Amino acid sequence: MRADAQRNRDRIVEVARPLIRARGIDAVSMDEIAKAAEVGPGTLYRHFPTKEALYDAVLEAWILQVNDVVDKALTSGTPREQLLSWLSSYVELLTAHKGGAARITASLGDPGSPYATKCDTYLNANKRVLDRLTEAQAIRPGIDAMQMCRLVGGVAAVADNSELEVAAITPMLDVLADGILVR
Amino acid sequence: MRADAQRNRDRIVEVARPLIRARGIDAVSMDEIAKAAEVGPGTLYRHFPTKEALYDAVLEAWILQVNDVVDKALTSGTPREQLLSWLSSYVELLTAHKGGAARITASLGDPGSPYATKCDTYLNANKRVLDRLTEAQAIRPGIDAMQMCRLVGGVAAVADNSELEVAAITPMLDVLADGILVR
DNA sequence: ACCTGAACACCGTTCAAGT
DNA sequence: ACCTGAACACCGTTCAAGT
Repeated sequence: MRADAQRNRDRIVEVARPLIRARGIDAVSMDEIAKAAEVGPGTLYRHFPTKEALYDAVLEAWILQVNDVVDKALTSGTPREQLLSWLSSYVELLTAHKGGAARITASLGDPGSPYATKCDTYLNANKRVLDRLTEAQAIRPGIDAMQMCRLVGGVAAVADNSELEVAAITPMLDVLADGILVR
Repeated sequence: MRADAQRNRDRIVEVARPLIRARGIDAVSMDEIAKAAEVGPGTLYRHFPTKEALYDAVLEAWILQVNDVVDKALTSGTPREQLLSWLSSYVELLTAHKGGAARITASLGDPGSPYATKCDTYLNANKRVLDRLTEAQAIRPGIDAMQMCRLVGGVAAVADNSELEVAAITPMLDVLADGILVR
């Protein structure tokens, strides 16, 4: 890729990210992004074939954090604390990208989605947590990673959509944790 | 309202319902609905000031069923069976209206939303279930109706969005029930 | 190779003109 | 009072013309 093209691409993503984070993807038009990045709409579409693809690129920074968050969650504490640490970090991470939770959760299991890579990352993160807690014999039988993905994604989407504060999210995650762990 | 206007209004809703149920509201245009109902777009907008308002009217039939579903759920069984009966009926009810769960859940607590009435119905339904289970001393402390609304709405939205079958939904509702009930 | 910007198609919504 | 349908504004996307 030519240097100027690379610069354009980077600038588009950098400019789009705060716009989308603040107002949600549906409230930001491709034209507005193109203008803010000082390129023509054609250039935008040369780098990102659809609006979804651009949003996927904006979410890219997210991926890097997921595994760190899992590492941190699993370093110490009781199984319940580890699980809750993961759940709350994940919800916090995704509600920082308006609409991200709903999109990723909705794309789970659809390999054709532009978010497929992110779904995989998310699924693997849940698998890691699940494996660890299974070793500790803390997981209720019959629970798999996909279910966890959907449950947590559902809560994250609700939290994101309704712009809930932490105080409103915590009790819901408690309910999930109680349901996921052995009694 | 003039008789012909009433007929038009009714026809619009009847025609719109199956279209929206089958394909989701975003995939059905107002023009298509107007054409199917054999009215001009202006007539559509005379009866429903926005597309959201039309969707709200389409969801109207839903309301009538919610209370019946609660009645049925609370007639017999252990507290856990009653809760699960309510949860699964609710999810089934709302996934029959593509996009309905997400919209109602997202509007919870927003009195300005066109879905405010439906939110109230939904909140009250959860309150009824919660009160009954509280009498039976089956509810974990710190759980209120709004949280239940959001948790169940989140699962319903995920189920709807991903078009999950009952077999995939049941274990998620089990997790919720385990989290909501006393251990 | 990459960029520009006019143009297209589609869709929610409005409104002047009719009955 | 209610209806019609042309028209508007907006937006995702494309493409012929340029460098």
